Amino acid sequence: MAKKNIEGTICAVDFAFRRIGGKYKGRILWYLHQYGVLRYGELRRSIKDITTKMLTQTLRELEEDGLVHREVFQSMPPRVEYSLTDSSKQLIPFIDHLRQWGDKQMAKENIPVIKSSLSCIITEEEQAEK
Amino acid sequence: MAKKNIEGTICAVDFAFRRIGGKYKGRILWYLHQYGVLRYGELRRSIKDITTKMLTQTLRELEEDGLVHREVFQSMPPRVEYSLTDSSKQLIPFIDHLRQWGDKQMAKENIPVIKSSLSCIITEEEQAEK
DNA sequence: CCGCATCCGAAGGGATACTG
DNA sequence: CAGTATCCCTTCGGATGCGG
Repeated sequence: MAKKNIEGTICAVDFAFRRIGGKYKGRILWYLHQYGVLRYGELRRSIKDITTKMLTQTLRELEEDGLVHREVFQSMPPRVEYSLTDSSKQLIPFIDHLRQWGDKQMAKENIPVIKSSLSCIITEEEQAEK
Repeated sequence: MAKKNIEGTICAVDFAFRRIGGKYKGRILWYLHQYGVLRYGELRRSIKDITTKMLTQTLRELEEDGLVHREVFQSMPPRVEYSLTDSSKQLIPFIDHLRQWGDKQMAKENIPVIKSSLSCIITEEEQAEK
């Protein structure tokens, strides 16, 4: 006895994982944290193998859930900037610790380790050099 | 200059999310933390709508990744117990943090809130009462 | 009690081409 | 630059039935 189960309600752990789960959400939030503000194209280059379809779709979901802020600048060419919200900023410590745990695990298992936690990011200038 | 990108390597954030992502992994780890040790059937009843296929499959993945310990007792009827490993125990504080964030969000958005963080668990006795 | 095997539908995600 | 639109394939996950 003691513990009671409630029909149809959602567990908070489950709820949270649904919000930030998915293939790219963690990285997007982390990169936005690292840089404060990123444009659409910057995000696309950062997450090397993402397609525009998935990037747009994922950003829309994050926006709907109040995890990213989207700001459009009506100029030519157009410019759209993404940043974290107060809500998602509270998730950063969690993601950071998770990242550290990942680093340790990758070292233990001899998975080719990246040089720094920021190495996923590729800058526009570097991209241009190609 | 500055940030360097390495071809083909995995970002630690991405790595970690792949390990504990998926529909049920977060809840399984959390429940195992709450109870220390759970049998197969107890886990199945705790995660109300999981099928045996998904439960077995998810537990195997967690075991392969060193996140759960599986112990078989050769008796009649058989008995199999699951528990956390040292590696996964290190994740608990962060899952707990994530859970608290989830609780707050659910309150803000008026999503029917569960009574306690343990309410996902249904005991064997309760199940038997049906 | 603790699974495994099979079938099947739903959803996630990639490639490519195109637009304001 | 910042997306849309379409097609298609793969993976995830549910339902059911059987087995040691």
